[in-house]
Amino acid sequence: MRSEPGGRSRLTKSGIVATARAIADAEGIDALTLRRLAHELGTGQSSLYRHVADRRELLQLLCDDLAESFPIAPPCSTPASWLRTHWALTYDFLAEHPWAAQVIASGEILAGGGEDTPRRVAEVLVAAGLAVDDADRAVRALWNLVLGHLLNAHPFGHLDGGPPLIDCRADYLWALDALLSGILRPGGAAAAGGGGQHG
Amino acid sequence: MRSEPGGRSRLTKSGIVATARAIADAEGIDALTLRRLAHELGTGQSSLYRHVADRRELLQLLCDDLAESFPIAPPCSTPASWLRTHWALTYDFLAEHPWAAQVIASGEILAGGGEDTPRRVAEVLVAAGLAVDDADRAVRALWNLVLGHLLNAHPFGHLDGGPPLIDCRADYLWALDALLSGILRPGGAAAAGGGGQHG
DNA sequence: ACCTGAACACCGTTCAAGT
DNA sequence: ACCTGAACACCGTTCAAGT
Repeated sequence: MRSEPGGRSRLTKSGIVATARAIADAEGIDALTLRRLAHELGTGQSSLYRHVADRRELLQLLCDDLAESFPIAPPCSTPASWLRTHWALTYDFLAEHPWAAQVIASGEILAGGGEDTPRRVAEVLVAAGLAVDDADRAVRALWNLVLGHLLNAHPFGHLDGGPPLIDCRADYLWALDALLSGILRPGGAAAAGGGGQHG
Repeated sequence: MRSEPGGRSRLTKSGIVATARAIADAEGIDALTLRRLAHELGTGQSSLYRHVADRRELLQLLCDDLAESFPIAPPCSTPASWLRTHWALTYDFLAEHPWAAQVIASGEILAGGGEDTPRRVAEVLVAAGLAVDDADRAVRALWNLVLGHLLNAHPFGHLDGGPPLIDCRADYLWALDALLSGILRPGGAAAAGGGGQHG
């Protein structure tokens, strides 16, 4: 892990990102300091700036790296069941890397889970009968629902006191079913508005 | 703003929170440092610790303070239209205080928009025919959808390049309609699952 | 060309000392 | 009892200097 056979320098971008990801996965995003990262790589903290512009770029690289290993559900009998399985997989995957949602939420990084995955989801939605614009909107809605559930894992909850914490995953799956039901509903989501004057 | 008439000391908890909120509203959560806050209050930074345990508690107080002024929609003809109007109001309110969603997402604070507002929403959902458990789940789903849309305001977007940024509010309203449609659907959201084996 | 230690301007937090 | 300045242990980032 200390030297790449092909490269001429010990320190490489991919090596930095791999070590950074290991720290973030194991101890959270706050533990990922440039000093800590440099120490883990056996180098000085200022050496990192030869390969990465600043901390923001490091986080961006970290998110891009994670996006490449995003899960994608295998083919399924119906669009509805594929979508449910796929977004359950997405939740489970992101739940194992809690720093990702936090980094996205910090606002300085642009998100989206790579390129291929959201496109594939949009294709399934179009195949299910949605207009292309609505399919894109639905992808963003599903993505934001996951993010919200991951980030707000203990809403209305008791951090110290109450023992019966909410089952976050079951909560998310319930919401996912509701959202998918609304998205795939005949006539589309736009037909469901209560006629509120907010627009 | 510097001295409370009734109190004997210049520095009060509510004064600290008010000034902190002003800074966060105007310049974002990162600008809200204890040094800056103390300077704004005309005092030393260590004096704040007499009234607030640490930065975490300050953020908690800030969220509690905001929760008290959460909007609540006026009575409406149908539950569906009330829910849509109410959650559009909630989005607009939180969009004016972007630090709130970020603080919640940071994970150290427990959220939920006070006590009264979520209870009122749950009541409307029960009146619309949901079981009490499902009503609570629906409140959390709606809340997390707002959070996700606020935090991930530029998904799949171009931070520097592309000019045609997504209309985040319209995006949210589309997702809100879809989710409400799924929640209020006859039979409930649980009936909509695609039969996926993920449980 | 690549790396390094020391330094700079910040943080949150603590503490002995003031009134 | 309440407040204060100085200090501590951290950050991200820069820069002159090494090889």
